Amino acid sequence: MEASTAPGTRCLLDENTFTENFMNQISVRKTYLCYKVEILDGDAWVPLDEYKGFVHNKGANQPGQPCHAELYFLDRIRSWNLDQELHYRLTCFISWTPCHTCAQNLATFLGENSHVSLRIFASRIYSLAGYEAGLRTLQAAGAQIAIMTSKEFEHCWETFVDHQGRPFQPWDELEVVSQHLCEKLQAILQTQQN
DNA sequence: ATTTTCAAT
Repeated sequence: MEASTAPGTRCLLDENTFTENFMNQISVRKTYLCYKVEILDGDAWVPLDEYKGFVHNKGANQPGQPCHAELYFLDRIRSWNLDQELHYRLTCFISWTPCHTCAQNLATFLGENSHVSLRIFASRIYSLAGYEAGLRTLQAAGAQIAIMTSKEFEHCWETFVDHQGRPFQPWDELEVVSQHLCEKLQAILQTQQN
């Protein structure tokens, strides 16, 4: 379980963990965040596979302070000490969109690190307590925020899952739910003020 | 058309 993020282990999710957490038509009380890093070389983005991996939140049912996945992600980014003279693009695939507080923290990070761009693809929209304003703040800080479509789910499967050679198998309603969430997110991000 | 969701009614 926790060994999945221990040093020295391969940074791949098992199939069930991926599917259980990223299925977009159900609600799950935990969050997984897969990330990858690319560096700008001329006009091309070159993958830095050594910075590929995933984190998940620590819930209130576990020892110690609860912590959202995004904060672990920020910890990892800071630990890399990315060269400020270069430009990086971080892409994360997260099972819930960031909450209000995490969105603010990510926005602050982007404001302080102009050599880093952030793209977020989310499976579901976390919609509690100020989430809309949080997402707008994050977008205003330069992040691209989008909903995962079958393209992103398949990419995640290929990139972050220990799939043993098996192809990604979309679940029922994946496209319908994704489309609906895309529209909902667009409505949130296009709203002015607040 | 879509709300209970980074757990604990």
